[in-house]
Amino acid sequence: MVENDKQTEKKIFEAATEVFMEKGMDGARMQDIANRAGINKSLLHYYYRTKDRLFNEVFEMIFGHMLKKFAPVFDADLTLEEKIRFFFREHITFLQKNPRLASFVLHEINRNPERVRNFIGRIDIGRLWTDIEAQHKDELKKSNIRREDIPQLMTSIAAMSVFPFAARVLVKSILEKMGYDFDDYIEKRKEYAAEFVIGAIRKEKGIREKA
Amino acid sequence: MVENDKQTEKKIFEAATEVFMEKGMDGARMQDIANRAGINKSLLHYYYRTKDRLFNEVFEMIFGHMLKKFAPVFDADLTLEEKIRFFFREHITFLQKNPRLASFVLHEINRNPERVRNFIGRIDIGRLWTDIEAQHKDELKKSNIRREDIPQLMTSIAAMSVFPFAARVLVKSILEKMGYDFDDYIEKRKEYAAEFVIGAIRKEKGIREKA
DNA sequence: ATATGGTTTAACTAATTGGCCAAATATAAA
DNA sequence: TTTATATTTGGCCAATTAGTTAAACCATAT
Repeated sequence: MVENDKQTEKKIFEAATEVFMEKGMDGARMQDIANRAGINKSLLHYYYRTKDRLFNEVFEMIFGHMLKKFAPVFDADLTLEEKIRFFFREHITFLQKNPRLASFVLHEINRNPERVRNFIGRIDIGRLWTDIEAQHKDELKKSNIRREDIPQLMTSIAAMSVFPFAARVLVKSILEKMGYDFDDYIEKRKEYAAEFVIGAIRKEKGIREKA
Repeated sequence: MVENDKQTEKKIFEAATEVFMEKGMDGARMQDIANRAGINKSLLHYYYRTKDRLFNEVFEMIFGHMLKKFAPVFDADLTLEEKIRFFFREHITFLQKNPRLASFVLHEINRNPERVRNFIGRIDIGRLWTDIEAQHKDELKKSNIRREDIPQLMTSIAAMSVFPFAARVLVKSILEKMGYDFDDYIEKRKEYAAEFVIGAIRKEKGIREKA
């Protein structure tokens, strides 16, 4: 039954995604995945030959999904400030729905740098980069953001969004000990992060002008 | 020979630190650790009964070391802005010397939340918190930073420093594809991050005033 | 010298785990 | 119904790996 085939393969993939996200490649057990999918362990090898292949498919899907979340920012026809607000709203909401994703990706990226270089190699980052530059030329100039500062700015934006989830357990522990609620903190962060970054780059002007 | 004992135990501990940082608890192999220490695998069990015990000692040392790096910020008799500059200079330099530390800690934290809660429970965060608040009461007021914004600010500062290392392989890949040098980027980040945060909190005033 | 203590090693064990295979079962086609 | 094909299963194997044990080693004190 073709209907059921897809069902099984999908069930396996979803179970694998869950287990890999929780335990990482090294910590994950094929038996766990089979159990969670409610099928026999041999079926895993029937659909996905090896643990490596299964993991690769899961990772590429997740990593691709994550990178794709950055895309609208490059495309949208918005001012720089609007884009920043838009990004944080969308991206933090995305990570909110996938709380283990950040930590998983960061770990697996580090475990296998080759895969990342491969992935990056397939993307035309140069185009995205120059697009952003061209699109916001005036605004960047107005804020005195030099070409060489763009990497700093980009990673700062990513950091503001990703870190609270990557360090989730630690941040949550500390916040709760201080009487704050993590979910509330995250909800507020969507706006806070945007204003934080906008404030920072507005300020850049002052700094550069003084120099 | 007592001298040699310490030597061996230390050698094991250092080798274990290296391997665990590279592979994580699940990916690390006792044999690898023994090889890197240049000794027999049984010796590992002689000095540290089990893999878990060995890992725990390594983790507690690293995690403690990492948290300790935040301490001078709380103690130093500096203005808020000076503290921010001081922190980024010190902390980024620290991570520069231990490039795998961030990713390792973030992964292991997530793998075993209980350990973190335990660790946090042992620290009097409340005191540090109120100290900071009291110490910089005027400056925080001047920048219109409310009590409830402190978690946002703190995590933002941590994020700016930690993220480039946690996502090291990814950031490095992208930067190098764009013709930038990662080490150079990190070196510049020590100042950039400080000015970025200072700019952001200076701006907070404007935001709050408008509202 | 030799007895004593801790240290180091080689060989081994038990358990886990990824992967394989052959039989069984279901599905669709003739 | 019969045949062919795809799916699912249980049982198995070989490799890996954390941990054990008993013997060898070595420094020091008597």
